Amino acid sequence: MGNTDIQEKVRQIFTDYLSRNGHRRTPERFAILDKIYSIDGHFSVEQLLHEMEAMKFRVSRATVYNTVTLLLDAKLIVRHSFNNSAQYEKSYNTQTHHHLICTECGRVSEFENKGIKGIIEESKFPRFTAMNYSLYVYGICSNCKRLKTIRMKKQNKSK
Amino acid sequence: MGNTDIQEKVRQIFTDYLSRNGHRRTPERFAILDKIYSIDGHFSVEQLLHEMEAMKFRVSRATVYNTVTLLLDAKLIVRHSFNNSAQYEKSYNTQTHHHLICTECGRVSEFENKGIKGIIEESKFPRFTAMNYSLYVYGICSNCKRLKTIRMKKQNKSK
DNA sequence: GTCAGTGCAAACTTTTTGCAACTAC
DNA sequence: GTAGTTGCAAAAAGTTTGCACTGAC
Repeated sequence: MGNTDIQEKVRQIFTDYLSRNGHRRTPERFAILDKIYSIDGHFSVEQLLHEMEAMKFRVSRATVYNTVTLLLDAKLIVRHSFNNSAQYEKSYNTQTHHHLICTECGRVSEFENKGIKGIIEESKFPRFTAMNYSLYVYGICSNCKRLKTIRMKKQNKSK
Repeated sequence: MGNTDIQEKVRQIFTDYLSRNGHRRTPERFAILDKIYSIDGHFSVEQLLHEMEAMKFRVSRATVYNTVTLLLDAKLIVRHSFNNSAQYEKSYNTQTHHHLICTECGRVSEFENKGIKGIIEESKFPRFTAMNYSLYVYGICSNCKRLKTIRMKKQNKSK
């Protein structure tokens, strides 16, 4: 599916969602949806606000929070909690992926693993209906590891 | 291992950690460690503060945050990000478990699944050294599901 | 015309920081 | 004695809320 097709499709889904739930189709809401679907990877509300400002579309913080809540409910985005702040991500037509989080630099990267995906999605839980899931693997990225090794060598020399 | 044994052991590990890193062994730090290891399940910094207060041990918010950071570094606790606030959990001598989070009531419960655990722990990642991981499964718990069904039936009747 | 939605600012929550007083070493 | 820690309070960061105005229906 091309990017324009996806944008059309998610607008459609959002329109349906809004009317089904008695919400209005405001320009702010669709501008925010479009912007989100142009972003690859994660973003925070603050980042989204800056992006909107950069494209000369003025929206208030409150409207962004409001819209993000609606989009979550419409299942058009997913929410993550990384470093003390909520991060969001588009979710229509995207691959289920998992996250590698470096505990040194805080950077988040994504990976796919069919085996992990399969076993989690097939799992059943007692008294609980699963909808979706997040897997975060914490560790240290190769770059931080390198820097850390250099730091430790220096420390040993100075002794 | 008995609870007293575990308390002894983690105090030991923390002592080692502190001296190895040139930190002082203050009564506040050990009181906080003891309290944490007496709590089953998750807790927030605010809860921890209340618990400390309840046992008549006065500590400042800053000291709790400071100590929690040290304990994370010493690998004696793990951190989770659930509902807009960091949640912590003791990690020494505890089973690796995963989390079911109800998106209606926000309640968090735990489950174990050897299959999931095995496949994640055996996975290798490019340019990344994994240390630990968190798996959060979002969905709806049986109680909220029941309530939701009742609510929907009422809504249909009133139409 | 009406009421949901928006913008703005204030309030609230969670976490971090600066600094004087304290204490483990 | 001295530097790392603590307590307190202020600041910062992220999110929610109240209210007057606006615009989608």
